[in-house]
Amino acid sequence: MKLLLLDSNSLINRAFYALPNLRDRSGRYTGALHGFVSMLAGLIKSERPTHIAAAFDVHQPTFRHLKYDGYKATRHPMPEELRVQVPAMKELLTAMGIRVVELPGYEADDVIGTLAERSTMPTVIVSGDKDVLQLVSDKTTVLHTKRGISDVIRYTPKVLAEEGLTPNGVIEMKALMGDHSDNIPGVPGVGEKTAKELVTTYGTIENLYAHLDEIKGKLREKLADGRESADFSHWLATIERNAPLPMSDSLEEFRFSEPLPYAAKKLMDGYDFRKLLDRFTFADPLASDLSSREIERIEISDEPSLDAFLNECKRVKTIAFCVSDDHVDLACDETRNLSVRYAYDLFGESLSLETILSKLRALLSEPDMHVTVFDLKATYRLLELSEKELFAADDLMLMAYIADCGESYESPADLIRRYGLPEDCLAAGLVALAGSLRDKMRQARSLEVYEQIELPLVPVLYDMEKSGFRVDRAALDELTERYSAELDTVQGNIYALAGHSFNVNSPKQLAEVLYDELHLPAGKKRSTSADVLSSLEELHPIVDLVLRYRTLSKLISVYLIGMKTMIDSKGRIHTLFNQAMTSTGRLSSSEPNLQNIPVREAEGREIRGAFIPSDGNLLISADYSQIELRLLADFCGDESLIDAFKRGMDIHAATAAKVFGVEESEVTSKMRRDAKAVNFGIIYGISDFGLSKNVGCSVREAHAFIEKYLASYPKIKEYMSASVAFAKENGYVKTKMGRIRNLPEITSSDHNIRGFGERAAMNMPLQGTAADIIKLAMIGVYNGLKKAGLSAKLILQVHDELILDCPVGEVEAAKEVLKREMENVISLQVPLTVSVAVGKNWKEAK
DNA sequence: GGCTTCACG
DNA sequence: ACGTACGTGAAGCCG
Repeated sequence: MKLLLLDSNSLINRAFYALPNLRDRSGRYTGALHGFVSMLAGLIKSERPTHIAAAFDVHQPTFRHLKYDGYKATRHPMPEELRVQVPAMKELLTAMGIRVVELPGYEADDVIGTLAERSTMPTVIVSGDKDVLQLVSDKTTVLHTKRGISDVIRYTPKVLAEEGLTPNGVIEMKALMGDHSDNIPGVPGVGEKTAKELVTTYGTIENLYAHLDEIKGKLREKLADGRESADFSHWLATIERNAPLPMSDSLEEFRFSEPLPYAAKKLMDGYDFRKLLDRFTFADPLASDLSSREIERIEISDEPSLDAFLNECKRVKTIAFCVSDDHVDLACDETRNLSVRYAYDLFGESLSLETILSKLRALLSEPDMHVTVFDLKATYRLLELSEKELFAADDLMLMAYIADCGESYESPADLIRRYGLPEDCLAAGLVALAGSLRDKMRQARSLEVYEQIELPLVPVLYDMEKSGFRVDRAALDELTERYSAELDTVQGNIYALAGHSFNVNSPKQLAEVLYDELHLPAGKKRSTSADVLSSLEELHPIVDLVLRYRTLSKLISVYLIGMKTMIDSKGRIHTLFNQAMTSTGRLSSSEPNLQNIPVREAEGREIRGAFIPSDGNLLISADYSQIELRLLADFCGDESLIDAFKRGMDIHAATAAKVFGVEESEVTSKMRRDAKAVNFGIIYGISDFGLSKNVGCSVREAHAFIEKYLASYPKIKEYMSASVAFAKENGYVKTKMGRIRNLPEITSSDHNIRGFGERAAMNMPLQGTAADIIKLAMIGVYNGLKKAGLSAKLILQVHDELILDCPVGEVEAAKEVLKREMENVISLQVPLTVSVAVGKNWKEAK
């Protein structure tokens, strides 16, 4: 929490004189605006305020002015070029969501003094005047803009003390020496030096005059003559801290956050701010444009009204709909929203959901209907459509996922809410958003990702989910029994070694046993994760047992027990593919997650033996070999990497040979292992720490290894730097197909967050392009199988791998379709190699 | 509901 | 000086 208080008049003055008299294309003066906003951008970035108030003077005769005729009267009149920019500045600040505060009869610094006094959070005052230094306290600091707009000093009580001043002393000084720019007269003949001496000695004006007799000579005369002026100046110089400013205690009306409202962008565009626009983030224009729309909301619960509306939809060939717990929302355009209640009605007037859905099914089978929904795949599921009944539609979930660069929306209500549309008009909202999101994608050049990848993928995924994966229940039971028996034994042995029983699954209790009771050396965080435990293996026999316990308990609870509960009456498991979830464009799988079935360890791999084909079928597995590394080779254009892939070499061995400078025949298994780790690290956006943790060497060694690797592959280094530079410049990265991921982290001042952004900038184009490629391959395989008249079915995707449930007699033909469709999705400088395997269960098909 | 751990690419 | 591999989902513990 931090409050930023802007002494706006003083800042806009500074900005005006610091910058040339800029004008926008329509001739309006914009120099001061530009300078002020630029300064503000810097302040927002460096101070990270949560609240901002912009205080302005109100120029009208006031009590304070009347009391002293000369005050302000002799001040330089504000140049016309600047004067016109003041109201414009207020308008712009307001548009930016920053409260403009002014109080008739008070100066901006009185407003600031009052706000600072009442503030309950750390407060930073920004001003070009030094008056406000009197407000410095432990809570309040002052940023004084010295010259121009970027040169600032931060005044804290300590800094003030180093200049021999106290906050109150600032007032006393001014009372004596005056301030010409503020028309404070002071005591004639007393300058800065004298004033400082006097304040240091006497503290206050009052005390000074009480001891006037101690002062000798001319100075005493000047002081005596100037007494009235000194008192008056003191009063003038004192900033009011209790002005009658209406405000809440919480200061919530000053809450500030980015993104800025779109209106601010429009204004800045109008002033021809160019570079400056990049220093802010702005809310989506759609939110502002759409929220003002008028929608006619019709609520019904009877069949004739529904029929009439559906007939209208049929006539205009357009319908949007979404189904929630007790309503179905329907729209035939973006201005009319019909909401049908389907909850049971005691008077028998109500419609059942089934009735509504069957009417919808009939309408959707009409030719040339233009349909809009949220989550098309779930809609197919809800309507229980067969492959032949699938209709084409715009899917707002997918449109928003692509248009908003990887943003995921949970429900139509979530989408509508985040775009600021009326939440009780969901269907009309979807229609309104569809056009705008399409435009947005077109502008971002990502429309093809939606139209050519995500949308055609929907029927493919629907079919895969519906087909499901057959599972051998008995095989799961057998493994459960085997692992449970061993788990019991292991648990008993752990208790024996610990001397008592405890919950091994509780990291807290386990840490107590290992680090307190058995006195194993603990790192800083007393972690019990597998990599930490592995390093303690030698020290106590309990460690191995704990690791074994973990393995077994994971396999049993997640993959055996958990999986068994998901089997349907036909012995099949139907995962859900989430298509609009990941930031890179990958799919995710849940309920159950079939993308993380064990494979790396022999023990866990046994579980894959329980995943089997339909009767009379075999499983075919096809996976891309090193797809991300191949993409890296293509993107960076490194000849040796491209050459190695072209010649079909063992890429990790080839890397090892190049990095270690040996013949490939001389590459040891350790060298290959290390090279493989770095190859992976490169794809993830390498760090020496991460690599050292992964391969178990020192950070220093990892660092040296990375240097050596990048020296061997200068083009990889160049490409990675270019990726990060692109992200910094544009705030996003993209795949070859145009899928975008925003990376606001890339400009963070927190090196942690920024580091994350940089690694993501290196990884996303690779991981995301691979995701795009396999999605295209899935569409190709799905259609290719159909075209070839095969009944083999795609049943699973695991990021770089596709699984088919295939009749024995079709295996050869299906393999051909798989290989052809997968390898020819895209033409790169390197081949996209696919390896295919067949088996009578998933373990064998590898 | 957040945290830790661990399964996968 | 600081704390880091990229992307996921599920289960169990604990406040």
